[in-house]
Amino acid sequence: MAEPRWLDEREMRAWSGFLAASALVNRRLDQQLKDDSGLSHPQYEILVRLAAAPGRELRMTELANGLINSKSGLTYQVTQMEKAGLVRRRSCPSDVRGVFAVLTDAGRAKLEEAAPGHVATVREVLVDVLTPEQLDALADGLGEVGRRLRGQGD
Amino acid sequence: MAEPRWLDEREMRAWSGFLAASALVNRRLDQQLKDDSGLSHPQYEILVRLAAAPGRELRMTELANGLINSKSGLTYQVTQMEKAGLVRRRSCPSDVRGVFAVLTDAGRAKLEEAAPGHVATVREVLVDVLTPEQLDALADGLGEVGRRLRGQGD
DNA sequence: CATGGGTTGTTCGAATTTGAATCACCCGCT
DNA sequence: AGCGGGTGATTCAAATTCGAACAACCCATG
Repeated sequence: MAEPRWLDEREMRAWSGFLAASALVNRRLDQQLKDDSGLSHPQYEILVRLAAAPGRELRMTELANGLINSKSGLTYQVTQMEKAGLVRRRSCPSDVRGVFAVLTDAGRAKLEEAAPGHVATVREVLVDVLTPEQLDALADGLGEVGRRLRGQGD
Repeated sequence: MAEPRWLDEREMRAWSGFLAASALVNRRLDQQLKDDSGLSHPQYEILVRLAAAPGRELRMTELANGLINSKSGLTYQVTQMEKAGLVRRRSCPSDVRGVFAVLTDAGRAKLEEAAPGHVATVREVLVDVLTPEQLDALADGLGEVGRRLRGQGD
């Protein structure tokens, strides 16, 4: 790999823009969530996924594949959230090894409390800043990026 | 903030695409850099910034503002990189408190060694996946996103 | 029904990150 | 010169992250 194709100016702008926005947006969301509801961004994502799941429960592995963190990272977060009463563990009847994370009523309430402020921040920092055309380009382009990485990485 | 404007489908696709791509791309880059050259992504960014700076040196604060991490996080990373011989600290003559991080020859060599593989990965996971139109939309849209967050956050 | 390969979730230690507190210092003002 | 507010960088403890190792288990195959 001696002399690769370096990035031209257009590519460079896109890349560094993506990198910077990625870091800044994540930082801002983390801060907003923590200030506003005492949740970390990973925890919020867990709540969202569980709330959307049938029966409001998901297997640990499914939750981890969702992304965010590694398996061990998920174990840690679920333990924290269990202490806080937001989720509950339930062992899977058909597979002794399996564990469901179940959203509690308190967890659901916490999510409903946190969601409006979160959405408002998402609009403020990203969605409302972009034109509809840019939104579509993001969805299409980054959607494909995500799809490819999911295919390989797992 | 009782009932905010929720995200419609277009907005939701863009947002979750951005979130997923952001996490997956970062994870992938971290892994590639670590496997390929033993650098973390934050460390690579520090090398890049220093290499591009006049005199190949920057004040700690400028480096931290670049983003990536907090001030204390930067102190930690620079200490690690100093142990590895990639950078050197130099105190600022005009301000006793000030500290410059200076890129060493070894650091420069390390960067040149790591860059081709890094660029190839950036192409593979992002740049070459997008159309030119999508690249422009990313650059324009996310550029503005970053600009706004820089304005506020500091 | 035994066996081996692949899963599932947790545990462990090491590395990294963060914010708050701290120390030393610069600068403008009186 | 003497103050006081603000800045630059580090230190510290606590929280979080990851990967590797682990233990327990499922299941298809012979």
